[in-house]
Amino acid sequence: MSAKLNLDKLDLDIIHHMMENAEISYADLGKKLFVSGGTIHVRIKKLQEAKVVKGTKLSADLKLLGYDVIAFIGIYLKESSLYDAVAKELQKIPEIVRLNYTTGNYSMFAEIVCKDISQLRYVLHDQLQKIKGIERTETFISLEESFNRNVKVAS
Amino acid sequence: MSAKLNLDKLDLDIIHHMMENAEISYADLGKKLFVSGGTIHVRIKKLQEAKVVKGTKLSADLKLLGYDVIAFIGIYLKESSLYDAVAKELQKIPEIVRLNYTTGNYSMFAEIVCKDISQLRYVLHDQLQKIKGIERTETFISLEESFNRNVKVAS
DNA sequence: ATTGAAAGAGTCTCAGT
DNA sequence: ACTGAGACTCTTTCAAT
Repeated sequence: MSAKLNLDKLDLDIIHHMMENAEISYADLGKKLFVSGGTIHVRIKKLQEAKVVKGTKLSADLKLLGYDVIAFIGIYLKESSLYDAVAKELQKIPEIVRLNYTTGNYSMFAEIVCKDISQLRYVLHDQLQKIKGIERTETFISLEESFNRNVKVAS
Repeated sequence: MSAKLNLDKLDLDIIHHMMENAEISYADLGKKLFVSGGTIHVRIKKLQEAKVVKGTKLSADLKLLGYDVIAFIGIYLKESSLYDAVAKELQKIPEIVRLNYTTGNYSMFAEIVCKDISQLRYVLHDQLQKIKGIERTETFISLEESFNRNVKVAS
């Protein structure tokens, strides 16, 4: 499936550090990992070419931006063959930020980010229920996010 | 709750662009948004001071790193007062990358990233079931991630 | 608040090891 | 494969508007 990659401890340490903070300079990261800044640069270039790392993303505080509601939605489909068609419709709704096709109770599993409960209600009631193929949905509103972190890729 | 912020369209456009790609230079982003690179710099500094933006993170391809299994776990607690104690235990398991306290069927909702199914089985069976306070769990393994994006903060 | 230019810092290339 | 130094680019500061 996925190409064979030969990543050593240094590669993983670099990824691990920069998944948390990509603003550190190569020189400073090199000091932490006991190599030169040049070596960090060479490794990152290799990782980019191998498509293991794919750029950096700004991390923003959604609450401060006015997005106070995060919810998860379990979706039951009328037939599982409708997955692609429904996924396409869901992608048109900008509040739906993530969609997974899953095993278990639900056919698909979505995450939604809204400004407030009334916007959530609008998306759930007026947008989702109009999509052909969706049988019904179950919503789990997040009251608190305990943590949200990256998997620990390095020892 | 959250401090009053006065963000204009330019602020939101900057955040929107850089949530997707934080590597663009201020000069280039300025060209896109029809202001100078200096203005981009001033705005980003303001957004950092307001804690609206909190650094950048490297985006890595988990599949290429050998993490082939993403799953969601609905957790039933014996009593909802046990939430904090259980959250603390779950945080010790590095494969659990996210935990939310939710309304609805489940008391809490977790996301887990594993190398393979046998590692998932190990965490679910040997680690989760040993935590006092967890009544039972339901697991939804992601067979495919249709999309995973940021909420659209700008028009 | 925005701008442009100068100073400072970081990235990238490359020749040497 | 790693390093260090030079060339280059980007960020940061600041005086002017």
